[in-house]
Amino acid sequence: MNVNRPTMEDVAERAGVSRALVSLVMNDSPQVSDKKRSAVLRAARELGYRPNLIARILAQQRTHTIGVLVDDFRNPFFGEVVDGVEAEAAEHDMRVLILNGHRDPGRELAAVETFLQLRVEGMALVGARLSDDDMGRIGAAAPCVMVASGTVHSGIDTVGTDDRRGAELAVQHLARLGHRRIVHLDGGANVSAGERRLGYESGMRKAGLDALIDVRPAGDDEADALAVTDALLADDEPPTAIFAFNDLLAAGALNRLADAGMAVPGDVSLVGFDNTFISALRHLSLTTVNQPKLAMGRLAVATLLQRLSDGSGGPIRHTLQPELVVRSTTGPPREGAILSARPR
Amino acid sequence: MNVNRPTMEDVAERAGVSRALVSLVMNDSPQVSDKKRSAVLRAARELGYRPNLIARILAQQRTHTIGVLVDDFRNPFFGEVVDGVEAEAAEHDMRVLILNGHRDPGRELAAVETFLQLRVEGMALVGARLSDDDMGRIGAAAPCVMVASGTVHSGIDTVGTDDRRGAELAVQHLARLGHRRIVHLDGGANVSAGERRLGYESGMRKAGLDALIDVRPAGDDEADALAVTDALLADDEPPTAIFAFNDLLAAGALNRLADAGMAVPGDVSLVGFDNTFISALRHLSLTTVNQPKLAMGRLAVATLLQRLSDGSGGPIRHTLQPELVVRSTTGPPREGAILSARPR
DNA sequence: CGATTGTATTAGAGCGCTCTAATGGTCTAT
DNA sequence: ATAGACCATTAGAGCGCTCTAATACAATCG
Repeated sequence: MNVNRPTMEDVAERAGVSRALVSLVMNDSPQVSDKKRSAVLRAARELGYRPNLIARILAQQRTHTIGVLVDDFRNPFFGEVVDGVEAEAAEHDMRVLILNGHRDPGRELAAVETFLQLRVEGMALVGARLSDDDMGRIGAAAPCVMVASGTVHSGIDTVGTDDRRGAELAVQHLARLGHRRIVHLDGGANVSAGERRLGYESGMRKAGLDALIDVRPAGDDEADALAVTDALLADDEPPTAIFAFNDLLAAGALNRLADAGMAVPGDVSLVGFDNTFISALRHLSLTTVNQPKLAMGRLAVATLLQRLSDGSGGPIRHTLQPELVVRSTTGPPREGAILSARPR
Repeated sequence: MNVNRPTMEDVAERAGVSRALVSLVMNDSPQVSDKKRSAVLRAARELGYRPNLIARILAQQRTHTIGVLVDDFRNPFFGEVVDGVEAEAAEHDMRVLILNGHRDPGRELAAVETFLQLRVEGMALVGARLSDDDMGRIGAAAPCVMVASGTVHSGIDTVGTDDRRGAELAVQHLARLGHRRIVHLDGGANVSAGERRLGYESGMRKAGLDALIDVRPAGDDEADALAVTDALLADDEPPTAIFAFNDLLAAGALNRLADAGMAVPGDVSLVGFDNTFISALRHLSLTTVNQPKLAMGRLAVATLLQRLSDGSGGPIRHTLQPELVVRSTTGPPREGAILSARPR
């Protein structure tokens, strides 16, 4: 920026026209004569002129940008949502700015502040772990859509999967296979953790397994699964099935189960959540619950744009349907396990 | 931006001071009296004032931003490099802007153009697949560091792993295990493909296996591995070992080998590249070549900053050392395989 | 031929901030 | 009391663009 980059002024001078005319050409206005247009374009080319987007944005009072806050780059789930966001945004001439929350509320808040200072026209918070208070304040400062399940944040638009139902599907699947001791590895501070736990619980109840409800605090990546899984195996009556908060956590559990010499699904069945590409890797072949990630990304932007053009109205809630994807980590429990797993 | 957000002017008026004073407070200049400072801060708070970064950047003539172009969000490799970039940038008060190249030269060029129009102070191109011509032009327009191996682009700074050596390590490892028919799945259009192929070839030569050099065009994600692997297995003398361009490709090959009922490493050994977290998943447990991803990200930014403060000088080349990570997909070849794999 | 319409071009204010140089005040040294 | 030094504050130009309203010019008409 500092170096003497040519400005519109320079181009105007060289082309022998006014600055305004150059502006018109740059925005290809139809009301410019061909003669002047080509003169301007030539001058621009010769000078290596490149419009200054910063100046343009300031003058225009529009950034044409939406900010996307991603909870954790390392989780493939988010990458796919972002793909959807970018696709939809591109179709509406919107730029997308991506910032990483690093699974930390403080950094997420800082990222949001950056977005606001940059005057993004709207924000999509993908899995952000912000307090309801913060969400309310942010929503008041700029149009904002939360991409996450079940979070009924103060008046904020939401796009999400019906995670509760997704969790129920997982539990139902396991129960139908004959499992009774089904443990849930809880997502901890993750926004979706609550809904999935509730789904697990109601799923257990529907299967008549109220007494066996067992939720273990875990987290949302591989490392978070290790200690819990160990603890689980050390139990005098270990579970015959584990429903993990997400695929990453399930992968961690899978590691640990293998370490302990447990066969999956022979000794223990395992279900993840998200249906990220890692669950599809043949050697994991993880039974999981699909979220329509691309659609969520697109819908998030669509919702934002609607909010931008319309403005008022109560909060918009889009809930997409989850889908059970059965792969190879689930099967019927061992006979002995079923018997020994009766509620005591 | 459009809505009547309070400006510095508004804050100044309410606090009964000049706009300049507000500016000083906002940049916490030490030369402001405590009295005025708190008056300004209170006024700002009461109005819900938020500095306009766009305006500030324009006035300041500095964006404090570096752009990071990522070849493909879906590959975990890039996420880890970006982590390094962000860490280093944060330490130097630099903002990071991330754009996705989607493995497409056209989109990558467009992303670069966006960076330039936004006047980023420098750019890190992580695995961008741009022509040498383009790179030269880009490097001339703004400080730019290429994060990739061996690419000796026209005068552009480079941070990368010694991929050639990494590939040699992989081949050496396989050769020492007794493999002779070692096939390389080539990375196709990926920037690092060339170096890794060369490394494979020289590794083969060093192992006295010149005659068995066999490079198959593949690509750089799971899907790209499917057809090639099938073809490989249909061969009358299938390889006993495969060295894949990267982990994703290796994962794809692994899928296919399993489909075909081949034991790994019993029937075929497999080596990947990058040491992404998926290779560490116990159920893949992929032998691979590590790249110091975090360090690469940090070094990229450091190089950029150095270039920004210094300016001149020939291209900077940072080459980090790869490291073989032996896991469970490599082992000695079957007896018969060794015999039948003699050069014909 | 002057009035009218329409089209191509431009002047100039304004976007919200920063930053230099100037100003006004207070304090100490003479 | 006056000059000098020093500190806090401010005026105002400028960053590179857009956009409205005004202007110049050409074409059409009664």
